[in-house]
Amino acid sequence: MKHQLTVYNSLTRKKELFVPLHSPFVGMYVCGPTVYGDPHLGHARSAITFDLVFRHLSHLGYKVRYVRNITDVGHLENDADEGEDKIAKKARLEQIEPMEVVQYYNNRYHHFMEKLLVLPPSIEPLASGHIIEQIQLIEKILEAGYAYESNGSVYFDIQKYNENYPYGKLSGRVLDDLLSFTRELDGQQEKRNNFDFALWKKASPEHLMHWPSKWSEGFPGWHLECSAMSSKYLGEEFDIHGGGMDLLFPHHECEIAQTVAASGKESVRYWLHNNMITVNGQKMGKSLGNFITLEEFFTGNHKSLEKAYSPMAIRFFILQAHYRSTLDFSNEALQASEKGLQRLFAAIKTLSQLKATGTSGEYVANLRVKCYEAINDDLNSPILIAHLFDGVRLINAVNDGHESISPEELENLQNLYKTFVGEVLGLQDETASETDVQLIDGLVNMVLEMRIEAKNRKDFAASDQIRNRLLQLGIEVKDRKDGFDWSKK
RNA sequence: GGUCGGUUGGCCGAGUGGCUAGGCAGCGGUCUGCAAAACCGUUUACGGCGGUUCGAAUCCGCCAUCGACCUCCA
Repeated sequence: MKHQLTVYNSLTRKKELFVPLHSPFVGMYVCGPTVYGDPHLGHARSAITFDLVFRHLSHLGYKVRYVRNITDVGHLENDADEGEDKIAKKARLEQIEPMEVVQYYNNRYHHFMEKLLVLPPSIEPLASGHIIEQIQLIEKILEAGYAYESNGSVYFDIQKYNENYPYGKLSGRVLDDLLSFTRELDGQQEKRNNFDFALWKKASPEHLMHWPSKWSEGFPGWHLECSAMSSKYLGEEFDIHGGGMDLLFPHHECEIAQTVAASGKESVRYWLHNNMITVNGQKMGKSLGNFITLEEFFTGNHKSLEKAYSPMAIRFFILQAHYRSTLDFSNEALQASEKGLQRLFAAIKTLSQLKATGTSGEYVANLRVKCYEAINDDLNSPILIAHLFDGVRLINAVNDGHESISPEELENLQNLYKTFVGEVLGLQDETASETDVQLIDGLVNMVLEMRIEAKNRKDFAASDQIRNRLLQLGIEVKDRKDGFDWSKK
């Protein structure tokens, strides 16, 4: 491809040149949401981060197969007595089918992602639709000798694995350290070691989501679906695996162990992790209860929010920070982003109407180089945006007549903003159309009110002129006893 | 307790050795009948101490402090 993209690989803790296994094809797997709750700002960050990766790789010319799963089988909860499935628990609470809960939140997730202009992935597999694949994977791991059955459940044998492979290499953990600091969890008495994790869990009688297997009527373990589905759709070895930093351990560590145990080799080339959104310096998360849902942001209906924020403001806010940094939420910060975005969009509108005047130097070409350098440097969107704001100053200067630009450079500049703002960053000025509608409504009503006044003066020449002129513009006026109706033809 | 990562100006947020990121706010100005908007210009910084260096926000050491993960979590 034409550019040198580097990405920070969590596995090596270094920025590495991105070289796909089978260029121009790229395989990317990202951990999607567990659909038992409304999506919040943290979900948006992960989705937008990997949307940026997806968009940029596509822009560079790669053909990307982007797989993002939906976790609908549910994970174990530590506060439950007998290892209760999250989705099942919620379903009992609401007295509806588990899959109904799944469907509802899945729809909600898609709805809000669309608002944020997050492109849909190429494949979006459901864990519940891949039980057979997961069972097959368990069998492989059992055959390889890295798992054992116990009372209808199957556990991964970490000690055995660690004899042959380095467990903890992704998260920098050492097995001995883990041994010294583990907590009491469900099913501990069934395990050989309390840090072993479940591949298959026998369902308790009150458990609603369960499937048959040779071991028991039960459900697959926490980490299995990603291993099973990534290899199914991307092959035994693929380029990128992404997710939130909080998934690094144990989730992704266990994924590596499962895959290596089953196939003898690692599948992922580049591990990418986005950092967390914080509130007052603390992680925004489900367990802390300090999260704000996307719906709440869009409506402003939350005690911590001073106003509603548009999807694009949220997206821009997230893109103004580098994906590997924590990003602290506050109304002040969000409003700053909102205003900055308005300024950027205003300049783009100016740019579209700009007149070329004479000559200009190398400015645009240099700007283009800088923009590519920024985004190719581990997806540094804040630097890219900073460069785009530098360009805003040029656009305004030309518009004010302080600078000149040649026709060719103008076209290049217009393409530059179209490429980086629209295609790569995925930002669109959607408020324009809505504003325009309101504007038209207001204008037409104002004119028609003036027409009523003309009629009241019996100035029918003026009132007919207004009606005819509006008709020419495609607006049909219908008089009523108490006023008027109008509609667009 | 272990592993990892932060600490940048009023706020957010970039930046791995010299070339003062950027946005918002503030301040000054242009424009305007007034106002607003818009545009232009612009001040304030690198947690503390010590070290390496001609030169450090940037490298090293110590200390302080905050956080993430170690349990479901984007």
